[in-house]
Amino acid sequence: MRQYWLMKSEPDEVSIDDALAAPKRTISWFGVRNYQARNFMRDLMKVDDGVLFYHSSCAVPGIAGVARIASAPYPDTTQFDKKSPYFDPKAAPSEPRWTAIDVEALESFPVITLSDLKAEPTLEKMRVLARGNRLSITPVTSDEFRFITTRLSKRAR
DNA sequence: GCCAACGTTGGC
DNA sequence: GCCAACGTTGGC
Repeated sequence: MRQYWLMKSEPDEVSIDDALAAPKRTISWFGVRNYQARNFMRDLMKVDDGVLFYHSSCAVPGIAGVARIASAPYPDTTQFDKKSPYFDPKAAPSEPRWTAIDVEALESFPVITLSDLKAEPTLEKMRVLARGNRLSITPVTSDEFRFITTRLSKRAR
């Protein structure tokens, strides 16, 4: 069954529009260095899963577009690169510890802001809104995904 | 820049 | 295995 995810990116690094402008509208989602988020990518994500593309650490945090998972998970090569900020001295190519995955951008829309999301009773259980949540990848229910991509994204236009 | 919340590390 | 110290996230 198709699953749904919210993935946080800093738009200064990669925005939804950057992803839409990339070859095949597809970017490699690398740099995840949290085991729980890694496990979602490595163990649960499947091609064609739906993705809410979230902009974080920016002026207007919120959901800025929709994407889909476009590959199987594969080792994040930045973990082996001494010059990368994502270098992990404990990772070895024979035993990769961190995972990347390809994400294909489908659509951008005016940001559905964090306060918009918090104001929706329908979304009160949304994982990304839970108190203290810091995970950069969180599961989204099919109802939440549908509500956001059909109703909220239209309202924002 | 502040700071709450949470994850990781490492001494014991 | 405990837990204090430290580092990171991310909204504000």
